[in-house]
Amino acid sequence: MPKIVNHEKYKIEILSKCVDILARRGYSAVSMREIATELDVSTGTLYHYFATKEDIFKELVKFVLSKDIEELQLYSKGNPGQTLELRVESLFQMIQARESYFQNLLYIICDVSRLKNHEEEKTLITDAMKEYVNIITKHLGVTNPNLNRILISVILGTVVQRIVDGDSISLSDTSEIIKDFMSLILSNSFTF
Amino acid sequence: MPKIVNHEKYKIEILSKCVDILARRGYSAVSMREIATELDVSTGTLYHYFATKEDIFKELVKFVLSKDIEELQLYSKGNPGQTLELRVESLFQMIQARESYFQNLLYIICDVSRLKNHEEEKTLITDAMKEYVNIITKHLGVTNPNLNRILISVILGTVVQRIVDGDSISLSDTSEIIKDFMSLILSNSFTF
Amino acid sequence: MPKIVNHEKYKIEILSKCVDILARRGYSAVSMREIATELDVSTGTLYHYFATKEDIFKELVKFVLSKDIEELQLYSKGNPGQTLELRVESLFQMIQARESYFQNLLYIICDVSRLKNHEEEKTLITDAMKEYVNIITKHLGVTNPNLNRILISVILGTVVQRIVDGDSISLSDTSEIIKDFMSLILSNSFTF
Amino acid sequence: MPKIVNHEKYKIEILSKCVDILARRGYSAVSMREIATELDVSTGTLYHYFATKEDIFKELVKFVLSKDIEELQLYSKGNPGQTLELRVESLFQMIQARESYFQNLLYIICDVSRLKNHEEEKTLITDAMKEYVNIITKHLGVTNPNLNRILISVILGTVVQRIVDGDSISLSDTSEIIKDFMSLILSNSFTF
DNA sequence: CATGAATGAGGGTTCATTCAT
DNA sequence: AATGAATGAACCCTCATTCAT
Repeated sequence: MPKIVNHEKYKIEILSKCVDILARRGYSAVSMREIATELDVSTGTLYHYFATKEDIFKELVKFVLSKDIEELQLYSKGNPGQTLELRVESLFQMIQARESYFQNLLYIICDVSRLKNHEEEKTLITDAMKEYVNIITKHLGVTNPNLNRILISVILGTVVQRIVDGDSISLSDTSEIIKDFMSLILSNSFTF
Repeated sequence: MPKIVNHEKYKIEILSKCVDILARRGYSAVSMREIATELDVSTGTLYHYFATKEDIFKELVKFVLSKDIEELQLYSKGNPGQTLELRVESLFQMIQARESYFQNLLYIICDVSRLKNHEEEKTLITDAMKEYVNIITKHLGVTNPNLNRILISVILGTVVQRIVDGDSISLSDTSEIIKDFMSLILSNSFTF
Repeated sequence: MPKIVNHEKYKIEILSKCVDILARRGYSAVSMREIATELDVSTGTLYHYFATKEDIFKELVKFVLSKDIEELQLYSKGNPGQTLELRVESLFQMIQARESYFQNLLYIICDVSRLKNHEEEKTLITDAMKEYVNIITKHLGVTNPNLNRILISVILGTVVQRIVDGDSISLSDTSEIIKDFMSLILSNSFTF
Repeated sequence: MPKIVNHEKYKIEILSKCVDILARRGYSAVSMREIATELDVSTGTLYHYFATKEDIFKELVKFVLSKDIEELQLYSKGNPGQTLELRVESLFQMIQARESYFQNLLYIICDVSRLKNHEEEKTLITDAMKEYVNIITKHLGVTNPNLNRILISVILGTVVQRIVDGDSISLSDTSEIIKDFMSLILSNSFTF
């Protein structure tokens, strides 16, 4: 372990290593010792970089959301697709590739909404949700915000169901139905 | 009347009073003392009826799910509706009336899936999810299981979004879009 | 250990058992575990009766001072003495009998004055010091408050010196000199 | 010049900067980090000059006492005064000017006597106390050691009282009474 | 020489649980 | 049946101390 460290960089490294354990075990269920053991450092080191356990969680929320938004924005710029069908497919492929991230996100959302003193993090999540709507709007070219919200619902709900039962319904099955749905809309000049 | 009846009855009473605090604060975040205080009893009393904290949670999961399924079955029998549109509307009205329950359910699902030694409860939730599919099948007369799964996703995902931001998208907004979607399907003799 | 306890009475019992260890080892140097071991209870029990370590100390200060004042007042009522000489002797005898208490008091004064958030306890000590002046005034019939303050100084200072070196100067040696001093004052009709 | 000189010099500099924080916060209550922060150095630097925290305290006790004795001896040589009255006045003026030092000394005495493994420091304090008696003997020309001990008691006790309540009794008030007392002794050819 | 990152034992405190009453 | 006093392991966090740089 180096004694000369880029403090901020190492904080980020710790955070990125924390995401899984904190999301999957839960903020209240996981102890600082467990986190330290998982990261292969001492509790003292954890406290050298973060003032409190809550602090770790707060910075982790910021880190996870901002990193996610960033990646999604890169994705939505780079990969438009030519037909609505292709764009839906590309969207769901991307989501499928990030399914494990979305599970973490769901767990984190539950923790943030249940814990006290996390108003700021709630706001960050609310903002992120709006940004997701924006990204879908740009990517699919579907401008009805409520429709986009429902697409997000479909994704989040599928994540929930797959947490419960991994084989219940896959994101690719969902993708197929959504594609049909979208085609239907187009072919009927439906206005959302 | 044997005493066991009152004993069991009181257990149920305790469980029903526990649901909110356990769901909303989280299994790991809430203490036995908090639960006792909330219920206005001593911790000793809690341990007179349940062997461990884990036990309370396990029995609570069973209680909540069975009570829910029961109510949903009663609902689906009593209230068919004549057109698909009406049935969708009736379904969403029912869900809207039970939104706070669905939030609790979501929190409980997260806890069950994150905690150790809850295999039995996971199975119960998986079964409950299948039962939801059955109920929707009967109620809407839509037999494609994946489509029904997506309807459940829409509901669960909306619950998640409304946990994050109470005003983001209402279940009634969602209902409108789903109704249109369903009409579209019918008018096109779409086969799911 | 009884399960039916007079809560307040047991608190007092704990406090009286704590005085020595807290005074002699020092608030910051002694740990809750040490206190618990000394009292032959668990840390949990300590926290059942007192919210925090600070709380123990605060209640201990109140307890020690009030008990002391009470005893001194009883003493000063019961034992006037006929000549000034006898009264001085009686005063110092009493103080000598309480020397170990005065050492504790000195340590506690140092802790209170050094720790943060003990304004209330500082006031209690200030008040106690005034009460000591009153008691000496009544007991000796010497009304000059500064002179009484000096008598208290002599006592406190002797306690300090005897903490440093148990044999340096005894309270009875001091008593002799003070008696001579007082006789001198009387024989000269000195006005303080 | 060998480097050792600067090393020792810097140690003294550190010690003299430590006195206040260690005396006023207390050995057990103050942390190495706090000391380092106060001195505007790193903890590593502290450990470069002193092996342990205890070491700092031990050397600090030596430093404070020897510096004090030195200054007092200088004072007693340089400033005899012509009458007993003037000499008492001069003594108390000196003490008044050093009141804050005497407070620190009192705190340090309490810490040394309460902490373990400070036998050597206890001896140093005992010796210092004897040296104080010597100095008073020389300065006042009063040879009764018990009387000198009482004078020291008056000073220490006044320091304690002024720690409790800064305005209770000043050293100059005390000085006045002591002067009268001494005059009384002289005019009566009292033999101490 | 000086720094501050790293450590893990030990600090205050809370917890699930037991059991005398 | 119901209480709440008692326990001690485990929690979050701080500490004195070490050592690579």
